[in-house]
Amino acid sequence: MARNTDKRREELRERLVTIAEAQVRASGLGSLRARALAGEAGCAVGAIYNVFDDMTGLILAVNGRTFRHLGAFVSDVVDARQDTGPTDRMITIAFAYLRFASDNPTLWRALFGVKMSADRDVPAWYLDELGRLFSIISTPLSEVYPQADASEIDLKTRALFSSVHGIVALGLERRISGVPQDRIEMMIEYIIRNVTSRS
Amino acid sequence: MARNTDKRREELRERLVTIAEAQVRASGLGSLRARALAGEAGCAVGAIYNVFDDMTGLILAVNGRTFRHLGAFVSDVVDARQDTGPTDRMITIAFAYLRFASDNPTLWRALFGVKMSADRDVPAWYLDELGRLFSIISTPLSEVYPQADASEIDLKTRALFSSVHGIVALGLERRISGVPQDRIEMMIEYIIRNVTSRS
DNA sequence: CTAGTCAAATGAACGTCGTTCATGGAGGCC
DNA sequence: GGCCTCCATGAACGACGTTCATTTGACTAG
Repeated sequence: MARNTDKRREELRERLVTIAEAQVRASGLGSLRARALAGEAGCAVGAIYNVFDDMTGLILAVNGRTFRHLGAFVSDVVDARQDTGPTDRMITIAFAYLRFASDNPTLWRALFGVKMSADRDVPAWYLDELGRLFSIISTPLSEVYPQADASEIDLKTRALFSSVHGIVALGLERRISGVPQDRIEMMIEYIIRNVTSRS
Repeated sequence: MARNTDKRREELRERLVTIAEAQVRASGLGSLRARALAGEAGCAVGAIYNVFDDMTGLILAVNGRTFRHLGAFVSDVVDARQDTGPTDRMITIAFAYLRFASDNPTLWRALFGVKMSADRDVPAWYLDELGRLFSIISTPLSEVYPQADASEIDLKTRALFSSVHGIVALGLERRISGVPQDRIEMMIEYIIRNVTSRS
């Protein structure tokens, strides 16, 4: 019995994540509805709660996919430019981050827009994926600062990632600032080139 | 008749904003409830809609206050250090921004966490307040780049504001990165000092 | 002072949401 | 084949923002 049941649960889980991902991509995090989801998946609303703790758990699963796609995309882009210097490679990474956010705005925003009840805490793989992103940045950064220890590299990595993230986040938020994409790229390059060209 | 009515509306409006502000401060944007608000204000739920278009309008009013408080706080702090150089003044501004966000995390987060239906657009005073913040930064920045034109200053201002905003936002988000406050300050100083010490 | 008028205040009702739980039925075990 | 267990089910629940028919009360005209 266990075998058949587990398989069905796993299939339903994947189907729900796929449908939810499409919904978030199309209309944003706020448009997810348990009933619509169950309807599209061909199951009862209650079935969702046999597979996920709650809607937040489902969103976290969607974000897990997005994190992997983002990491793979950025890695691929920078791997194709391993011959360039560390500063140019960091700019490449940041542009790829901007590109992903710009191409998948709703999915990308969902990464940082999950509301979690206080008791629930972030799954370990969430921080793992963020660490993987950090490590993509810290590699060229270590070349810029060959004598820096791990703690210093970690601080500079977080600082640069957060800076680029802020530029992308506010730049894409048309409501607040609304800046053309090429000007966002100019801002990113301005920060990274000036920061990493100095010791 | 009009006089008395308008006065009561204005009083109710202010009372509602004050109560909502306290509620957001205490428990965050997501804890605002129309019924609880009406209960505390001593009015009917429907009365809220005689004064505001909807809950989003009320939140925007709260954010308006927060924007003014933030602007006044940052201005006061930097005004007390007008004797220092432009780079040090920019670090002072950024530290003040961090301090405000850290002291009023829920109100500060509400500034960027409002959900608005697509048709509604940002009130003009919202962008005005943001422009006021920008101008606080662009003043010392113009001293760093005396030969830069307005468009270039605008781009660098947005880039630096967004960078600091990103560092503060991700640094305070204990869920995602969670960094001690002094390390956040180190990140800010790292970015600003390196960016503005170069041409 | 009284009657009339009309906008503003009211709160029950509505539609929708995430979540739960008693129930019915499908599927493994003897 | 009969029993029993366990899971899918979807109606029900409580809470939410918002609406609207009704009541209220302030102001004016006579």
